[in-house]
Amino acid sequence: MLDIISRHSTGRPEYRVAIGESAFWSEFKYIKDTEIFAENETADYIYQIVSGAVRTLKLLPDGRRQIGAFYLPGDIFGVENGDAHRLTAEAIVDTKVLLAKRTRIFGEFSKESLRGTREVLKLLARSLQHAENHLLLLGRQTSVEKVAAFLIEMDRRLQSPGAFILPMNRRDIADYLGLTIESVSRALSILQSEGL
Amino acid sequence: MLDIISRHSTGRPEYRVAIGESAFWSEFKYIKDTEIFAENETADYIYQIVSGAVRTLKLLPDGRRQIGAFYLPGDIFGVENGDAHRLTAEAIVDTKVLLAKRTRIFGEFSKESLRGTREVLKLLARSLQHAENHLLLLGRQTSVEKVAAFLIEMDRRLQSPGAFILPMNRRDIADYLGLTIESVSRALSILQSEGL
DNA sequence: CGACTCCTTGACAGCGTTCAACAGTAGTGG
DNA sequence: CCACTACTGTTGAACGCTGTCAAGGAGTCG
Repeated sequence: MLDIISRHSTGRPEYRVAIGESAFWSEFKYIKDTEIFAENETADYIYQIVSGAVRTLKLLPDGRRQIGAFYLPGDIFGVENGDAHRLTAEAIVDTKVLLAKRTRIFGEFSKESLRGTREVLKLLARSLQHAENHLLLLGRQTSVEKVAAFLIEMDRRLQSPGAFILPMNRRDIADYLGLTIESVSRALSILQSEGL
Repeated sequence: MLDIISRHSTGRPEYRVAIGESAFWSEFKYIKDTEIFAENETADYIYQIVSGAVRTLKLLPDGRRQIGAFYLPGDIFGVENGDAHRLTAEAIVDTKVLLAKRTRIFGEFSKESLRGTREVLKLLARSLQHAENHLLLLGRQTSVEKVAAFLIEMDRRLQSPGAFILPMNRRDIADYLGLTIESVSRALSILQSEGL
């Protein structure tokens, strides 16, 4: 187990986190725009962001892209119930993550740990709630409403005093909201001219 | 799994489900277009469809509606991790459901049942997967693609030999796909003229 | 039969996309 | 230090897909 972890290890000290007390987490760094894991790839690790930002997405054969969620420092992603990841994950900027072998954290889970299972449940329930809200946004809101909702979400999650800097570019925002980059840009101009 | 085991001891079929073996389920009937539970309402029961169909949805203050999922005979819905339902559920047609008090089924769950927790986890994971696929559909597919995908999904789930009858009307389909009823109707015409 | 609901179809408008030009910034190398 | 390039974001103009508005057909029910 440890040898597999050290394959990704940077040689830095290992970390312990509240979830899965017996777990050893190691730190790893992904540079901007690199893939962390791919859709349908075996889910061997779970990840927690230390710094940076990550997007998870699905692709259509012709290149159309839908971003499912953004993950920011503190967020955990890559947790699955089945064997495979359901979305691709990519670093939006240079990103440091803590990663741990899934069997190590939830190993007991697949056997008999109630605690591990409930942690997974909590994380999936949170993802599901986010996805369901996002369905309403994608299906039934206008471009300006979408961008406004996005800004509100980011404002809340980046818990910023006054101003904040978005780690993702226009293309990411567009693919998150089901718009084009031009529409995002226009919506931002409109919101700005209305005072925001 | 979630198979229904039917016994014909009394003439009427009696249902037992693998999930929560010690549970008592009672049958209940909802007539067409009535609410089964509301968004934010306390989640006291979980439901399994015997016959009929159910939609779950979110509403915007101005009446815009997004349907999150359709549930068909055999499907379980209303399962939550937290205390409250995150979407409203309504009967699409006259619908018979089996319902069971949540504490009864997952009572052990909130205390120490690994089995109950893992069943909830499995159901939520399935919902999440469906929602994530639906995000891609809502955000990045054209009206004809949406309707085609809807038909394929229903064809699969209604497991019908040859033809099948949709329990939901055009408005439900439209609110599921993020379209208007007219667009759904047009897309159906186009698909039909292309042979389907 | 009339009233109602649901669905389809047509005409047109509008929102968001597409295509295009341009500004701002950063990186590179002369 | 400045040209050159590459990339990102903004803005404009025209197009087109989907929404809106309207009419009419098909089916149901009293």
